[in-house]
Amino acid sequence: MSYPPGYRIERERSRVGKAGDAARAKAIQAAIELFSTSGYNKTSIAEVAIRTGLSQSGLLHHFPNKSALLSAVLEQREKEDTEFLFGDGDAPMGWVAFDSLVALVARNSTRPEWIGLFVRISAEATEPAHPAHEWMLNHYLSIRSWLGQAIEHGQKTGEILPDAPSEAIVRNTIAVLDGLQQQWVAEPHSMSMVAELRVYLHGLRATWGTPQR
Amino acid sequence: MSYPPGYRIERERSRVGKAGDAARAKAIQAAIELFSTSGYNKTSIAEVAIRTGLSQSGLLHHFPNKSALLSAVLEQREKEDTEFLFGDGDAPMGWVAFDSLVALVARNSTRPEWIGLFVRISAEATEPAHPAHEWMLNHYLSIRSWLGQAIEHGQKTGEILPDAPSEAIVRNTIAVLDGLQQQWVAEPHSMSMVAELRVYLHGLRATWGTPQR
DNA sequence: GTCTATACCTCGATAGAC
DNA sequence: GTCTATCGAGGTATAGAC
Repeated sequence: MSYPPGYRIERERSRVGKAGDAARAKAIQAAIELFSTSGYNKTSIAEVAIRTGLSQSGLLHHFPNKSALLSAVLEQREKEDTEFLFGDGDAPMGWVAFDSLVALVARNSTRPEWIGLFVRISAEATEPAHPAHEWMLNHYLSIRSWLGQAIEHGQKTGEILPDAPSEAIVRNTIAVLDGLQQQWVAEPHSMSMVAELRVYLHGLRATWGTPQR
Repeated sequence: MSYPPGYRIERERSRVGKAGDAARAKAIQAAIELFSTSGYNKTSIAEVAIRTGLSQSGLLHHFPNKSALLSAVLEQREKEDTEFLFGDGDAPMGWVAFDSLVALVARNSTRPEWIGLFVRISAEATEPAHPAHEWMLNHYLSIRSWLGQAIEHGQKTGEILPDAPSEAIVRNTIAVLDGLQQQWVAEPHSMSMVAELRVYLHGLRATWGTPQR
């Protein structure tokens, strides 16, 4: 299959950490804001440029093309999320893994742009030719892998029932996460994602957790 | 607030049910297919026209503009879903309401375009200026209202515990629905939405249902 | 009811001056 | 490193002939 021009992710050359890249960082921030409300397809690099304080070509000096800008945005999001969840230690296992999702949601609730970014981009990236398509597949794959291991681990330590249907729990949990974000973006601040998620996790423990002594 | 031109839903004039509207129906079908894979923003009416077997202006003879076409699509989807769920009788109540969601998902699994349509449009419609924004808000409102009543009813008949947190259950259920669809569209046929949903509903009953005698 | 032609806009990307 | 200018593509919508 061939891709339409400009619809493939361009890896930016790995930048030597030279200082003075303030414009670049500012552009990424502007892109996050715009992508999160208008999506990738609908926002123009010209708009991003204006918000950055540059002309369109000025912006394109820092990124070879539009999709490289998206790349940079996704890279940053992934990095910050991973750091928050795992820090420099090991990934949480057992029910603790699920609790850490609550913490992540709580933090992201204070950054609406990041929620919007994910909701918009992951829907667009449904299309195989979208520049974020692969990113999205990897994103889902990592979460599923982590949560799958977390459950397996919990079963070994005995806090999760041996017959808990791991795959369904993983997929449903991700679905709740994504779905709540969708509702939250549709009607900003109409509810507490954390509160709803806690009810879901309570049900999970009640159903598949071993009885508390 | 003012809307960008062409970004408001144009109600089509209510059509006298004259026959010979085959072109119109065909156009709606083509639009469903394209919107479901490319979204509303990114699909051009020219593409829809080609798939319909018309020129671009030929298509625009049947719909005053692009957003009227979207209107027609959404109207049809809403109609078919409602008919399937409620028929011409009363809305299901109690746990049966949740079971009927499984049936809906089972049916929609055989119509991938409808899943894709919903995933793409509802993410785009996040933007207040999007022509489907109001539709989406109403859509969520109706489901919440129905499921909320279903729980209340189940509490009265005694099949649902009195202290079940109605709002959270409703929002989480909708989230699971939407989130599973997102995953299903991202990786087509990678799982059975029905199977995952059943696990979720099992947990719901186990947690908030009154013990079976 | 359907077509061709066209007006008018926005966008991504490039060329080249400073 | 940033700008202006510009090209070429693609989009919505309208005018007007048949």
